[in-house]
Amino acid sequence: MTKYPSKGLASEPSRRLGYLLKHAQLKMAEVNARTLAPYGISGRELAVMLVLTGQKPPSQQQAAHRLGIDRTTMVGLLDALEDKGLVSRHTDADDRRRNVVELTDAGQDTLRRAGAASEEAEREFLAPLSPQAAEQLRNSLHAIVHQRLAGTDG
Amino acid sequence: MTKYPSKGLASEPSRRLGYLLKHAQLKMAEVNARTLAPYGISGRELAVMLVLTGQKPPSQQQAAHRLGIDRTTMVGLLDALEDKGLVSRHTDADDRRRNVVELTDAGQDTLRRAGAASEEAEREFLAPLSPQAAEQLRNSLHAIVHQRLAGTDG
DNA sequence: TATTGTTATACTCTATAACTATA
DNA sequence: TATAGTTATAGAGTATAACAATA
Repeated sequence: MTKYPSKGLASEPSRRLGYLLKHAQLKMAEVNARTLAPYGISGRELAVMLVLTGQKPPSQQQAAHRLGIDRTTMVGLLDALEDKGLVSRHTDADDRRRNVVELTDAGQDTLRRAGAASEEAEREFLAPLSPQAAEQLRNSLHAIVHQRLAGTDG
Repeated sequence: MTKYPSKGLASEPSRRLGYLLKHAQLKMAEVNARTLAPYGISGRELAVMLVLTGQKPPSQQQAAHRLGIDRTTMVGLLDALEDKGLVSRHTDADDRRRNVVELTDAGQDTLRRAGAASEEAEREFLAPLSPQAAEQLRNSLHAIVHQRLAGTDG
């Protein structure tokens, strides 16, 4: 009856971290999509809008960097948000290569309402966990995502 | 200085669960790919091989279901593993519609060595966490992945 | 020369529909 | 009729290369 090795290393496929992370992410995306549907935006678009709320509006490349996505991907995301009237692009007067991206008034309104809905989605996603476990999950993921990978120099 | 709302709901994009799960999963996939490269298989292929180690060899569809992937996706994965000589398919005598999938001897050997490498990858991935936090991360993800979604009836 | 935004292109992962052989 | 495996196809999501405008 050796179900799992005692050291936390899983031989059962459904206990492998790769499996767990992938399926947790799929579930989160699913809950997010369902919750955000009434506002006409995706989870990725909400994340982009969230990045535009700092004190000074970022360039497209800065926004892309903060989300860890490619600048070519950002173009398409902003195209969609601009078509919906939620963000606007203006050439930066100080560096005319750059586009400064800002939320429109409609964008700020949508962000407020969709942001609240997204927090509700996180609550639903975390429902099976105690508040302490939920907080530690967030902290652990944060620590892992921001770790510097061994074997990567640069 | 209200950096984060006190209830654990993140307004900072890099604290959102969607962001954290996506990037954690990317990092895990990256570590897995690097660690498994010497064995000539991907993380997904290792997961498939792991599923074939139960007492009775599953059909393709059963294997797909255990991994939460589509049966049409399983076809391609098994094609690749079969080309590498790591698995074999035989029609099930009891139900000739089914393919029974088994590891070859080479497959069992590769699984042993690549499985150990993958556990090492998990250790590297979990390095920033205490052993307790790592174990709780696994348990929390497991609880979330196996929760029944509210609002989904069936 | 280097950088920003853009476009075109390709590659991976996945899902859907339709086919075949079996039940 | 329903199911298992297969194939073809299409849709996301992403990355790379190349281009124009600007630094």
